[in-house]
Amino acid sequence: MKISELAHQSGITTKALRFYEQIGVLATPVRTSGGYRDYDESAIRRIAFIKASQSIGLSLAEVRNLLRIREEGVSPCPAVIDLLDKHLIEIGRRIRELTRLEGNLAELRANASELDASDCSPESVCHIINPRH
Amino acid sequence: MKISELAHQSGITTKALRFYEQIGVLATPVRTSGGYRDYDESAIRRIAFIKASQSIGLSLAEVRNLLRIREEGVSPCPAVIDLLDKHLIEIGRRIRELTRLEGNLAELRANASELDASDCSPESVCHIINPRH
DNA sequence: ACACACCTTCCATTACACTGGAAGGTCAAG
DNA sequence: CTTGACCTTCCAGTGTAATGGAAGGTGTGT
Repeated sequence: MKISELAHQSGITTKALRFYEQIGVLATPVRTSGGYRDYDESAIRRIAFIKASQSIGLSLAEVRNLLRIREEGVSPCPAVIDLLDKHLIEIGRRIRELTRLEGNLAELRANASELDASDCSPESVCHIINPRH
Repeated sequence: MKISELAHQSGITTKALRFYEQIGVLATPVRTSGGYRDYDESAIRRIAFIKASQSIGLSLAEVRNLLRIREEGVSPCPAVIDLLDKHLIEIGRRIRELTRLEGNLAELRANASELDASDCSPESVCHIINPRH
């Protein structure tokens, strides 16, 4: 299977496939006599894993680490559980941060409706954002 | 006021101050005879605005746009209200996305506790992330 | 022989907000 | 006169996940 066929089957561009190979999340395939990449079915399964990993928020660097563990003949499951736990904590943190930000923005927005743009002094640039001047 | 004093008073590194000047969110100050930047009080107020803008999630590019409007002698308030509304929509979208992701991760994490790492086949890389293989 | 689709490598670029470091100038104290 | 602290400019790099394009090779059909 040449690269454009793999691209077609997996929904990943040929550019991205070469990039995945370059950063080490997709194995270097055998080459035809002309130097073309020649993929087999395992590439499709690998891409399924990459996509599944990305869909749960893993970076390609994290994917590469998991693949390294698997290559050592060990199950990456404990590492995956570790990643899941870390990501859950991080996502919780980000949701709380965004929620706080949302509250701040909503408050500024509510205030803004009651402020008069003609009262806004140049030295504060804008009194909605930068109130005390 | 030389750059390191402004840095000290504002809590922004000298590197960042020069960078702010370069991208046009901090005015080019006058120079001493030796070529040193010589800031006045307005720089401190400007940095307060930059910090306030960043704290509500505005990018420096957005800050620069607001400053441009202000420089034209117009109040940037309508543009700010527009930005607030856009950011509120975007933040809501991101919170929903993260919440969905959090649910997916939590589900995988719960399943993971019931899976046996020794059942994990190499071709799926990891059955927690990539179940059907 | 030539067109055309496809492939190869390599380098640059995107957005974001800086940071690091090199090479050299300025200024006050000792 | 030199040391040391500070300043200057300019270039490069960080992390993320690719994308765009140039220059050139391969393979198939006519």
